[in-house]
Amino acid sequence: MAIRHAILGLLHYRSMHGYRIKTQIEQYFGHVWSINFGQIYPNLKSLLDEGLIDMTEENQAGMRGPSRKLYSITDKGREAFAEWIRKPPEKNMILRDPFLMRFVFFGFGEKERALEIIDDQIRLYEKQLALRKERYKKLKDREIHVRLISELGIELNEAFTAWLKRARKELHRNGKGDRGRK
Amino acid sequence: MAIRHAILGLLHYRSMHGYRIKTQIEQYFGHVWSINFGQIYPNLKSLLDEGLIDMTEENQAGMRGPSRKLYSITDKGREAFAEWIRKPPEKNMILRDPFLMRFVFFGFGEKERALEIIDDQIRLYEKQLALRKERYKKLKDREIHVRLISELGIELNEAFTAWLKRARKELHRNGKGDRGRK
DNA sequence: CCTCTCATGTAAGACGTTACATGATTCA
DNA sequence: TGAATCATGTAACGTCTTACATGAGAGG
Repeated sequence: MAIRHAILGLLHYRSMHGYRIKTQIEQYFGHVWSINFGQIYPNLKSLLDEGLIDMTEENQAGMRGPSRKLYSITDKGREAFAEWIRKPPEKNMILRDPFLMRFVFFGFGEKERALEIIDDQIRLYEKQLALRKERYKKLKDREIHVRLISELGIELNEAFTAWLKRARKELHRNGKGDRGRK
Repeated sequence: MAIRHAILGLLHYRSMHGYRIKTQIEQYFGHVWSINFGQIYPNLKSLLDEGLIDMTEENQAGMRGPSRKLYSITDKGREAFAEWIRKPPEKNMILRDPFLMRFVFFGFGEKERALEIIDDQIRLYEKQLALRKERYKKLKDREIHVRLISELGIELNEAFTAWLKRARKELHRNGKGDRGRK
């Protein structure tokens, strides 16, 4: 249900069409959430059906450009959103990283290969970090909450990277002294 | 597909029954993954059908205790697992926290209420952190990868907590100087 | 006696991802 | 001319969560 509320939240800033909502969600909290078109349009439809948002078609006959539908929030939508934002803290966060799941079992694989994979992953984390810092420059003068979330994204990314580098060192050291042992 | 591999990975340590697999997954990487019974048993069934694991019923007639089914990994299962562990890094991690999603929009809600929710959340993070540190004591002499993942969990938890405390301070300060402004 | 933990399983539904289909505009 | 981006949408499939049903043993 969170995506529905994210949409309502975004429409507080201004009216938007579906495509824009997706790119905004990526920018605003791509750090802590992800979304795809397969969710956006069906959700817009149901929000519309429930009267939480309004829609106006943007192309008068003869206009160029693909058909666009402008969505805006209704009073009912504002109420639903306000209720959601007031709620007490709920369920825990979900952190799911297929790499970490494999990492736990690297002891059962080949050590050399494991180190290779870790190196690749470090590069990946670093690339991601660079991207986040790049984005942060553009975001840092925006709304305070958006900026703070962006900072969290960077700090978590840094924590991941630092941890993995340390882990690599430990495993490498371990691999050297431990040859043959089980 | 990751859960299937996690099961195969765990069965490398020793044969287990379904219930145990769940508790072990929670202990070993509850930091980075979660699981429920609704997934365990169907997955065990399909792994069995595909010959990746074996099963032996544990209760001879007359034995006490609930019926248990001991699962063990087959050679085919070992191969499938080895292949998985060798693969190059794949899709990005997913971090999803309903609280953070709401946080981004706290600017549209009441400031006082937002601070309350943040305080609750800080307490929640701290409770979680204490629990993780407690578990770590028992885990720290286990297999190196398990220990490292547990350390990551703690470090991330610390990063979250520190960030949220800082964010609270900033928002509080902001709220004071900013009254009435939009 | 009651509650907790151990133990196995199913079903319904919510949620998310991927792939497909379509088509215009912009820029190199 | 071709690629990238903007734009809307559907269908199929996978995955995850929640709730339900059942029952034994252990410990207070």
